[in-house]
Amino acid sequence: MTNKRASATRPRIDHRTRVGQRRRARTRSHIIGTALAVFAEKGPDAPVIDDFIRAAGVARGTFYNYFTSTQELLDAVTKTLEDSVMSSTLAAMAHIDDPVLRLSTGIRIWLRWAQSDAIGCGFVVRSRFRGPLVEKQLAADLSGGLEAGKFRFPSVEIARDLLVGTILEAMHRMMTSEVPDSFTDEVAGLILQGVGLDKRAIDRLLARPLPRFEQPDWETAA
Amino acid sequence: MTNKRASATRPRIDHRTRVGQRRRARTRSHIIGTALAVFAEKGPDAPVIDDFIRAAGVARGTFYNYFTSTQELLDAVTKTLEDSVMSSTLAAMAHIDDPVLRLSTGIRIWLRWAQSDAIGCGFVVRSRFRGPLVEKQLAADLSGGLEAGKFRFPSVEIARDLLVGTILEAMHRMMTSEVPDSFTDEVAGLILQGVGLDKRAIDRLLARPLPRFEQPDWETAA
Amino acid sequence: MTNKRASATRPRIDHRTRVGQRRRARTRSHIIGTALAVFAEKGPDAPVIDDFIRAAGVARGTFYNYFTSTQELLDAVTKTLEDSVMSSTLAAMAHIDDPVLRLSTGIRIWLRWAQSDAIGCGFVVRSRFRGPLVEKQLAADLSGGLEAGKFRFPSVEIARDLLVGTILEAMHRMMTSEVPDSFTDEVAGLILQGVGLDKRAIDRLLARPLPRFEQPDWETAA
Amino acid sequence: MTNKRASATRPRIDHRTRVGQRRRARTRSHIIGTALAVFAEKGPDAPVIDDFIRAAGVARGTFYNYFTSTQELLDAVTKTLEDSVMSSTLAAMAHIDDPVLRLSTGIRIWLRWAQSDAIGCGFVVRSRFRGPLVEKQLAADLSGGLEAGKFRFPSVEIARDLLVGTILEAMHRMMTSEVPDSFTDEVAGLILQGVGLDKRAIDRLLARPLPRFEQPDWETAA
DNA sequence: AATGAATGAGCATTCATTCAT
DNA sequence: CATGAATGAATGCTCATTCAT
Repeated sequence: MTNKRASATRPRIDHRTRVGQRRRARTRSHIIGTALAVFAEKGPDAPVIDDFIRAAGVARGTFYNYFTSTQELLDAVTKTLEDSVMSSTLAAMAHIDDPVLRLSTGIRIWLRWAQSDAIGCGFVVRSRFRGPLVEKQLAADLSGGLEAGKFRFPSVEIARDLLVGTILEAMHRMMTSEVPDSFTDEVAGLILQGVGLDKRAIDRLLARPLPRFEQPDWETAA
Repeated sequence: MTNKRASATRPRIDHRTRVGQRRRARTRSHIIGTALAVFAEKGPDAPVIDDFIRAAGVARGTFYNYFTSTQELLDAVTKTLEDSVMSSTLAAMAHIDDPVLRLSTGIRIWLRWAQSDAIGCGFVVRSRFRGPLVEKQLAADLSGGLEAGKFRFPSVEIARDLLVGTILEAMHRMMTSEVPDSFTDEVAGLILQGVGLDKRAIDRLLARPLPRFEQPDWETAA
Repeated sequence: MTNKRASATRPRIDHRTRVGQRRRARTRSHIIGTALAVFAEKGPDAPVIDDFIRAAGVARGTFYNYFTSTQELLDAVTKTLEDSVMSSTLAAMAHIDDPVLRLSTGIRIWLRWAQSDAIGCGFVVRSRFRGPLVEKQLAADLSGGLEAGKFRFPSVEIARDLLVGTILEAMHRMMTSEVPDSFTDEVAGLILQGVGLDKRAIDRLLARPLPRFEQPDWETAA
Repeated sequence: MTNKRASATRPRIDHRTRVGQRRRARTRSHIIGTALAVFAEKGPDAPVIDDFIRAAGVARGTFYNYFTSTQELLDAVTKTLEDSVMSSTLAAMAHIDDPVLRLSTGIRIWLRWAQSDAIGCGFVVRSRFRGPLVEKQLAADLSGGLEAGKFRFPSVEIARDLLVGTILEAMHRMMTSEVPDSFTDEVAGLILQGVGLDKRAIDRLLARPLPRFEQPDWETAA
């Protein structure tokens, strides 16, 4: 009873305190979310523990309650990002079966996402992010289109190198200079030309509307 | 006899100065040459001063007689590599005027060089090397081919992203896994398809013999 | 013969070279002279070998041909300065017998010298210079004046502390801020009051003209 | 009762441990306190980080948790010393209004303090300590006495130079040689003579008993 | 859980000194 | 003698990690 009264009289706890408590409850997610921006800005090697704890607003020791090294944090961030973006992308493409359309749509979604999410884009470019889920999807759709006779390339690996390499360079360009709105679809079109589509097929693909894609909020998404 | 007299009276620049300068130049080149392998192995950020002085076999202080930071060394290595590879490449292509053939030849030489020089290849991949000389050549040949109606792409920048991105991914692949001898020309072919050449043109280009390319010796080339 | 011819063909050696050779002939003096300015600027501890060889325009090794440590150089500079200033001062006072007038004259000469020689003044202030010759003169004149009943102080040591301490602080002030021309004699007057002279005696002493004092050229004086 | 028992059983942490922990909580003060002795022994330039951490018994990193350079530490020590000595001195003179008596008392207290605190004295002498608080007090009392017609000197600055310079030389003497007990008052007397007091006034001032002065403990005072 | 002071190994940098020319 | 490249011990500084509260 006494305790109850005490807690009844205690609403001295102000708003920030409550927010803080809620945040603490998801400390791990919070560290990952804020770490993404740190990696995006400085690359995968440069940042030090101090950068992460300052970004997250936690104490040094807290960091070690969740991660034993920055590499482990990098892995967690990478996994979070891939899970998040890929699940959104796959959801958006769930009903598409044609591998050519899947590939075209995937490339376009990815590039639009990169254009709209500077932090995520920075992370991918600077960390040389290569997610197994993404790679698997790519290989499947490239194989599918090749077997269907739509593509022309000597091997899936080389086609993948062209696709991934071009996208990474394009993302790098988007990070460092202003590009027109048409940029992302122009890049997608050139990649499709690279894997062997002709002009007419490319135009038709790029004319298709893009499914809606949900932007993740990195501060809380982890 | 005449020579003897001349050498007796001439030492305006005295002997010590000349010897000193020669030795100095050799040490600097030596550090740069051995540093290339270090950067190739560990990337541009990871290596510490100790790695470089151990590789070069010089004392700590000697390093600082020539470079004030690892960044300065990285810049020197980058410049040396670009100067060296580009001057060899340009020499090999001196007599070629057709921009399409120049581009095709340049891509193929570069990839063959990467295949045969693991150290240089590692450095380029890990350091995100982008030399202004290379970029300038690329832009010129891409523009030339576009204006000649041979290529099809929306802008030189995007074509350059496809070309450079694909090459970097391919180099990365060559570093990490075994590839068949045909790999380099297959990559070159896909890039040419990407910038809009048709199959016949590509086959004709790849059938051309490559000019001889002189391999630089990094230990002394700087 | 050969020698003759050689020297006959040699007038290619230009003016700077000849000056250089002459300078080299007195390298030790030259190092000491230029080191004075270095010590004056940075104090006795801060400067490094590099500061001295850069100031003197000689090679590292040359320094070690003459001095084995910066302490040795500091000692040499100190001795040079004391020899130079004291011999000038003593020469200027050679014909004065009265210890009170000697002291008054010595103080005034010293302060005027400090005012006109920023480098020497800086050295004395920053190096805590205490030359045995100076100290001996001081003690003699203070004793003499005390025994003659002209001064009033409890011990020669304390009087010396007042005199030296005041002069050093005054020199420090001259180095860091602008002072009127009357400053040096006002300081001298206050010191004389401190050792027990009355106003009339002080006024009479300060009215005396100062003997001429020869300014040393530190670049060559050593 | 339960509480009482709990607290009774808890001091498994023994006394020395608790004392150590309390000391850690005041690490900064501890470093400053022990640094004073280091500066006193070696002067302001010579000591290296190692000297300070050895003196304080802390790790290298701990030093940098509090100070980013030895200069910053020197500043902190200087401020601590001035605050401490000046606040003690001012407290001891709080009830004195006459500027002449204030000056006389301040000089005598300072010299006695220097005589009894070898570490503090060494620091002041070697660091060329000049605290703004001290300077302000001095200027005020010198002005006051001059305006009251008790002193005779051409400017407050010159009188200050005589006073401070003499005290520093006297402190230097006390550090390097044995002096009689009468030394400090003899120095004070000569300074008072220097600023223009006559023998009778000086004798009267020096006959006054000195207020009690509390000696700071440098290991904890910061 | 969360905290952050303390730690010390690791890496960066300086500078007195040597020595071949 | 003069030179200045080379040396490496001394020193400065950072930052991942621990641990008592």
